[in-house]
Amino acid sequence: MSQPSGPRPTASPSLTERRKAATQLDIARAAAELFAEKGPDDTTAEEIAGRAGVALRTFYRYFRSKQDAVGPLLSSGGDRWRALLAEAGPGAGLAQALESAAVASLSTPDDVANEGMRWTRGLLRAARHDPALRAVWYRVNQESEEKLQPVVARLAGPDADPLEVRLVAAAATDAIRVAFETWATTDAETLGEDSPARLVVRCLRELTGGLRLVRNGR
Amino acid sequence: MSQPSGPRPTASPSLTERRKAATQLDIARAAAELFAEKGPDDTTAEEIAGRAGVALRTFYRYFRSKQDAVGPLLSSGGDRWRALLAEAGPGAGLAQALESAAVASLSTPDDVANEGMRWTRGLLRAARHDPALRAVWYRVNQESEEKLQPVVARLAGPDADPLEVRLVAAAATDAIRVAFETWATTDAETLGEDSPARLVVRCLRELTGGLRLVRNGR
DNA sequence: CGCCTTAGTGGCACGTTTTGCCATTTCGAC
DNA sequence: GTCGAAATGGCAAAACGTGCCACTAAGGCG
Repeated sequence: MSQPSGPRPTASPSLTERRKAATQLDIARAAAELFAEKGPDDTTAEEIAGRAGVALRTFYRYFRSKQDAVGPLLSSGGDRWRALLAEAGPGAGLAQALESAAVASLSTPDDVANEGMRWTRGLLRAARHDPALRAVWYRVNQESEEKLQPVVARLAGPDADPLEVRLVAAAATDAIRVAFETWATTDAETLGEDSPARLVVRCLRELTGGLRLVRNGR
Repeated sequence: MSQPSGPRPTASPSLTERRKAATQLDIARAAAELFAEKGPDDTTAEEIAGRAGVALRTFYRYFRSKQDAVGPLLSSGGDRWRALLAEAGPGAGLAQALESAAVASLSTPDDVANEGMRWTRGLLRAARHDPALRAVWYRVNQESEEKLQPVVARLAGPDADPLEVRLVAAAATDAIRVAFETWATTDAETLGEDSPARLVVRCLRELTGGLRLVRNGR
């Protein structure tokens, strides 16, 4: 649609699927740019659609609301984390698995991941003055927590208490969230001293270190 | 505005303030009723305003959106809890204070509190099928967490790490949230075996039991 | 190769949401 | 009782969000 990346015949689902994903990202970037420039409520959905090169009607096929458009930028990091966690074998304890996956997903100098983190910082700063944008951040985290539950359940084994699994997922998600919110208030790099990775590790250890399910291992 | 409660010259800020609070509650109840009857998106803001006996324009002076109208019903419980916590002296440890305040705010057969819990259950059930309503629940919890931070900070003492204070507030809020969400899926009474109070205690102990700040006491 | 089914897109119309502005009423202080 | 401030209501308009239909591109099949 806009990113004329060479048509790689590598993996990927199908050509149409990739197009759709690219369009979604185009819209998301356009929205994030405009939100950063003028603030979310001085930006109309039509402007976002226009900059992304789609019709207004199409915009609302991809996102249910104006603010939702930046969702993919905010959730991509969590998606990476969960994907890594899902692959992880039951080698180490639950706490170790959570932490390793987080560090792995954050410390790679990956282009996409880095871009996501920068957008996240900008959006979190804009969200300080915009309730609707904050709502998107809450929703993204909430959905991340829900999607995290089955992953944690698998790592914890089949006889784990569902309520405890849920609390672990909630605590872990909170750790990530608080770490990013803290990082967003600073000007620290994505990899340096006050990097998200360091903060996440600290928050994770603090929050999940005492959970029974985590201490018992699997 | 509608509840013709006798003009008690007891405490309360001013007459106007009480009127405003009453109006807000009237709107909130009207919204919750209609949401339960027809679902949030088959309900128009005008209907809510009409049932509450105010003009549409006035509705939007009290709430920034249709779904927001039920906010007060969802947040009242947390407000009670925080108020109790703010009064608590530094006698016991932080965990004990959190738990005691929660139990106290939940186990009283108070009319208002009970009403709030019933509304909460109905709204949480409706929220399962309505993203916008879920967003209100997220927002309420988030704001509760933010308002909880200074209270926790006071209980933790002046030399506590702000980041740890924040994590405690997040964990405690999550405990309440998960407990209520779990309770909402059951038909248990507000005071019985699977009561919110029991669940909250269990979640709180699980989540905050291992936090350094909590263990160290003050 | 042409045909057909399917999915994605754009355009339009419409009801609803939400806000700005101003007139009117009500409350509280004096 | 009178005055200023705050709350309310009504009106209009911008923007949001959705249902509907026509159009086009993509992939499967004879």
